[in-house]
Amino acid sequence: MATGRTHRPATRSRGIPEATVARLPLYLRALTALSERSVPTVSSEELAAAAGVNSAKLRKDFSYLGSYGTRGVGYDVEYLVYQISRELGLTQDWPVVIVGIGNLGAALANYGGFASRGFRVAALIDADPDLTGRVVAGIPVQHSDDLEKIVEENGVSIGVITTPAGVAQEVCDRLVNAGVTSILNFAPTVLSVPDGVDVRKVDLSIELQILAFHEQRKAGELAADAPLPETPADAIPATTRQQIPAEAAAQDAARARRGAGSAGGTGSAKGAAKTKDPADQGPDGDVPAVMPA
Amino acid sequence: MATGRTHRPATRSRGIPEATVARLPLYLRALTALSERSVPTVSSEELAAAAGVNSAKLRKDFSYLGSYGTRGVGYDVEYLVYQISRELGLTQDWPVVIVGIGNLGAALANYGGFASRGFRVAALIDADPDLTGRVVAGIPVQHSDDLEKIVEENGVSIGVITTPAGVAQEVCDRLVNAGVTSILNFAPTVLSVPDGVDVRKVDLSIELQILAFHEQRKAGELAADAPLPETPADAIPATTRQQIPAEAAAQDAARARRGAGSAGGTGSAKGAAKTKDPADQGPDGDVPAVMPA
DNA sequence: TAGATTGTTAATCGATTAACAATC
DNA sequence: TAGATTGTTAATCGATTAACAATC
Repeated sequence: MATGRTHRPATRSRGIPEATVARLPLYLRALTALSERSVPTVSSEELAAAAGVNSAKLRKDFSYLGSYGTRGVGYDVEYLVYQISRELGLTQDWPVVIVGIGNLGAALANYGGFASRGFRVAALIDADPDLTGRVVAGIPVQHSDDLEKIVEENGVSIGVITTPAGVAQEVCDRLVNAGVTSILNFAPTVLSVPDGVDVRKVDLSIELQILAFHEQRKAGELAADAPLPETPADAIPATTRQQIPAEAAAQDAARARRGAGSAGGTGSAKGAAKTKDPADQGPDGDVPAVMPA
Repeated sequence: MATGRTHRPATRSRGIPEATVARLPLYLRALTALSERSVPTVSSEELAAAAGVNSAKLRKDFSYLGSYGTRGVGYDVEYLVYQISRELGLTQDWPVVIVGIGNLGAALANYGGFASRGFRVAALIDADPDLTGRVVAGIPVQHSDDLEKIVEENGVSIGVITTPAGVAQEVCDRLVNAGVTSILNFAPTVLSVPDGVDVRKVDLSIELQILAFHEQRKAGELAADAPLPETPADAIPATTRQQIPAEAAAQDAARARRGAGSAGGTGSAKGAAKTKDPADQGPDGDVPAVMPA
């Protein structure tokens, strides 16, 4: 996953493991679906299947919350929905601001999932004066000059950053100074924040790269093993070779030819990764977009 | 991280742990930035700081790839960029299709991060005939009737699903049948796929819920501990009580009053989570949006 | 050589899972 | 009661981290 918290030691908040916390929303979604179908009770086995996890894990997760099930029967759906909502803090209202109303910011503003779970989009903020006053998802875009005022007046503690990477840290700093203590970052950059501030990161490009890694391996399984060594293995000193997997050894050999450890532009071979990367401009590039209100 | 792989045992592909694979794109991004600044070498300490991880972890991660550093010197930036790109499969071209050109699908189509790392948006697909032929991010939207044909003709192995949740499984099935073996799913639903197909999930609402959990705890730290027990602890059988943390015990007490384990709608107490959830319609709700081309 | 930094070890920690006693 | 299913234990597995010998 390309998602992760920055800062704050992997706190086991009130004794609930991080991994469990991350699954609670999954359970909640499955339970909500059952609730809509008026299913009164559900077993750990059924619920686990719906949530896509193993039932032992689910029971262990629930055991951190308390003993909410009934042996021989299962879990009361409505009751569990309430308990998990409560544990996640969804029984209260969370005003959020979205900063950076490009394509992605607009998509998030329109995303029904926020409003439905206690999250309320309190304001949309952008640095582009042309955007100010335009209405996205029924909410007027405000200028970033007023960021601090907006955060304070709305009691916002959660901020969503969908700006280009170049300004993300600055926006982050301003949000934090104004009182925001949780940040959901879509900009492809590492944010640094003071202690006590949580950052979660959603990185579209990283997700795809992880898929590509596995995809490449699938292809490799069929076609023996992709790119062939350019140099016979004996070109490598035996001492190194024995510790290194075959393919890496081949790469190492290539490197040896180029002179290992030499500083500066030996240049990256053949189709190597491009430099000058538009991705790092931000999740939206530069094109801001306004959705129909 | 609300991100995770479905199916496929946590395979340690060619010996590289999943956790390491997930960090490689992070290192790659930091290295690319150094490369642009023409920095020739970097130490594990510096690179780790840039990537937001601990240096021991970084060295351990790199050790799975081979011995690419030079003791006393550090790592050659260009060489490492190439090696990681290669390991991630980014030295080849990956055609992807995006299915569901609502707000989010359009945002992704416009996202520069795809094109820049070997990912090429080969086609945009939507079920809405009104959208067919319109141009988003320079690419014409094609009708989902042609999904199979498009996947096959373009040799697509990676699919991105940004449809409403209701049709995500069907779209997934069609993609997989047509030959797609990796799926990035933005629809808030659990997809089931056959063995050999990887699914990664990005769930905006889950990320926010995890932040809310921690946010709630921060508030609780100040104000003693949020909602007070509604019932004195002695109302609970001692046997249960002794195993349960104080707060859960209070909740359990409330439950006891309502009759634990009783089936059907005791209803969820006070501000409990809403049923009928528009979020589960999909990341975009129903409003499709077309970006300026 | 002396200083710097990697690559690896080993200890620690957290997460997963099967199995089953407790109990509805 | 008999059957079902939870909650918990304990074993296992994987990930993190500090420390340091190897070595440039």
